[in-house]
Amino acid sequence: MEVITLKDIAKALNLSTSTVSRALRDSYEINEKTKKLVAEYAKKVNYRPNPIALSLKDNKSRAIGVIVPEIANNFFSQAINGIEDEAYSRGYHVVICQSHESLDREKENLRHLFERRVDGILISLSGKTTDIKHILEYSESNFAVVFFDRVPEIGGFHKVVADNFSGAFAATEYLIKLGKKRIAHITSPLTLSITQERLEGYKKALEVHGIEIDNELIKYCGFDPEEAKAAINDFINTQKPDAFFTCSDRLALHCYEAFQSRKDEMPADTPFFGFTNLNVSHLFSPKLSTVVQPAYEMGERAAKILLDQLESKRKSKEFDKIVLETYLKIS
Amino acid sequence: MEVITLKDIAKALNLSTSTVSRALRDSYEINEKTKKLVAEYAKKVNYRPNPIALSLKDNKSRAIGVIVPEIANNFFSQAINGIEDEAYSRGYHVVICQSHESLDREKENLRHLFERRVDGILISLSGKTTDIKHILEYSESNFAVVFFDRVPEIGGFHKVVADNFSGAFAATEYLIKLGKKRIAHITSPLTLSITQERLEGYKKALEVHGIEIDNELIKYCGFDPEEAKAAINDFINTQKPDAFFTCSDRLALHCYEAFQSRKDEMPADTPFFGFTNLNVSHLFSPKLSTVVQPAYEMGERAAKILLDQLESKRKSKEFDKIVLETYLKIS
DNA sequence: TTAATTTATGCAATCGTTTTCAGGTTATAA
DNA sequence: TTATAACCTGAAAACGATTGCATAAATTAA
Repeated sequence: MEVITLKDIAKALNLSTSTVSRALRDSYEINEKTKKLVAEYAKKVNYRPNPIALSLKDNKSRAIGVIVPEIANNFFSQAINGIEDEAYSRGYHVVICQSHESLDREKENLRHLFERRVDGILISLSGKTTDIKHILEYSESNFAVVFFDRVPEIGGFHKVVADNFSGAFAATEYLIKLGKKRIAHITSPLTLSITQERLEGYKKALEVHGIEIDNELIKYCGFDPEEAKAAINDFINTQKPDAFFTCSDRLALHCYEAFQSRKDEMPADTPFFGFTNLNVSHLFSPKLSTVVQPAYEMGERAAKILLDQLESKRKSKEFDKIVLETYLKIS
Repeated sequence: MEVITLKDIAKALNLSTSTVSRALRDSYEINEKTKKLVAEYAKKVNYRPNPIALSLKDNKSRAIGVIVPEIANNFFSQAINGIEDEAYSRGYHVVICQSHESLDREKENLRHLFERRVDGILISLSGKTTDIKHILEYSESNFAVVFFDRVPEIGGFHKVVADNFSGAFAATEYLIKLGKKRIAHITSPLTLSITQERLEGYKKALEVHGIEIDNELIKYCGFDPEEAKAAINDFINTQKPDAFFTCSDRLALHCYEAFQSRKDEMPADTPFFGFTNLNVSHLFSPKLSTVVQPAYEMGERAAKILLDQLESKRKSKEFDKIVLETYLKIS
């Protein structure tokens, strides 16, 4: 694959690079005949402008960055698919980075993307991220940022999230309608906004149905599998809930695993609910029902907002917060 | 985040950009005092060389590209983790692309990576890719390519693969030792090298154990879920195998799903084996055992080979084919 | 004292593109 | 014939970094 530059074309046609450049961009200053000549030759030698030279010149790249905690997670890989489809259809490329739930990695990703002059980024915060100083540094200098899923509390940004409250409410209500009254709630640290919203949904459902909230039935877990296991074991040993509702995508599987390994100690019809996009939950036994987030759509919408912002001349001073509905996948 | 250039530093210190550049790269031509001055100032203003300018100049980027069919697949996301760890530890970045099993997308990814001047690529071929003309075009012009997992038959490239033959052999033998004699084999199209190798492993195990090969028990499937379903249904309706062995990662789940939905028509102890890195197979019921490929290591090794090649001055004319062992995960 | 050498620095070209400015033709109007 | 558009085209600067070459100053040798 030989790389052809403007200069090569210019030399071959006995024109200057400026003329060639203008001809290819269909400038009104160039004679139609010249334009045609250039266009044909460029096509023949398969000329493609060097995107690196363009980036250097324009300080942009027609690429957007994505930072997610982990691609080995159905929710995020589906979201990425949504992002890619939207971006590619509009002529943008997508650069994917993983923070692996580490703040340092998140910072590094951010720096990398910024230096490579991506035109903006989509980010779902790492589990260790408690403030977004590191992001503000960049966003101040004309660097568009859209948050999705795990978003900061702070205003002044576009955000796309799931309706965590309603999702948790619906799942809890479903369990209540099955006749369950002691529903265990295992969730992530309270620092995450999603934790709080889901917790509220859970509580509200209990309240609406006249069930008293029992704080002994609520446990907060970090991302360590052992913690998840311990939480489930503890529940089974002491509180004996009649249903489980895990509210962290990352922990759902670990909790479920612990639950499954002790299923013989529980009534056979003990339902287990997760808040996860795991796409094989229906194959599990005992059943794993889930609150599903519209991951693909979330990515697509977030990308759309980012690209609209990039392509609009004046920066809007209004910031959207799009809330997408979840749905229950009952297994 | 203000962007500082060499010129800014030069202006601030009343030096020329060349002096600053040389000072930062610790050139012997520069006075120690000047070096120190420059280094300190650069640190203070948090100077970082513009990677785009460097790419333009050097025609490289200290980044490598990865093309995989799909990141929403445990095997590939684990492989990517291996690739990233190796690459980042050596100061390279990783650009991830998905071909979505489409040859056109694969070509587009390739072009994009080439134009963005990645120093080399790691690729696992799309299911639609039957020849690698499109890759040869690039690899001829000093563009390093390493294949992993789904590799072409053609020589002249570094490759990292799993020992598909042994994996299939071991799985089949395991089933035979359970007393199974009519083992159904559902696999991908024969055009893929992995299909053939796995098929051979299956056949060899039967042969070694004196079981005649029954071609009625072997079915080839494309990537369409319906095909998988039809294959399983057909087996259950007519051949009534006493065990199943799916040999395509992509199809394993669809086949398993069809199998599960009709499990009541089969003896309860009918084993189902897959050739997949699905990390939740042990949670399924009926059991799903799997042949597991060392995905992380495969990515790591492939990246190592690529980077070694990039960093060695003279190109070696020898090409490695690394074969990694698989193992059985019995559920 | 002068020439040669060392040391430290700057100029300018380069990578590929776009774009401003300026220049050169040709045609039209006065 | 001359002034004035109208129309094409090219030279050069810019983006940020590196580097071969030139040069100035300081030191050493003759």
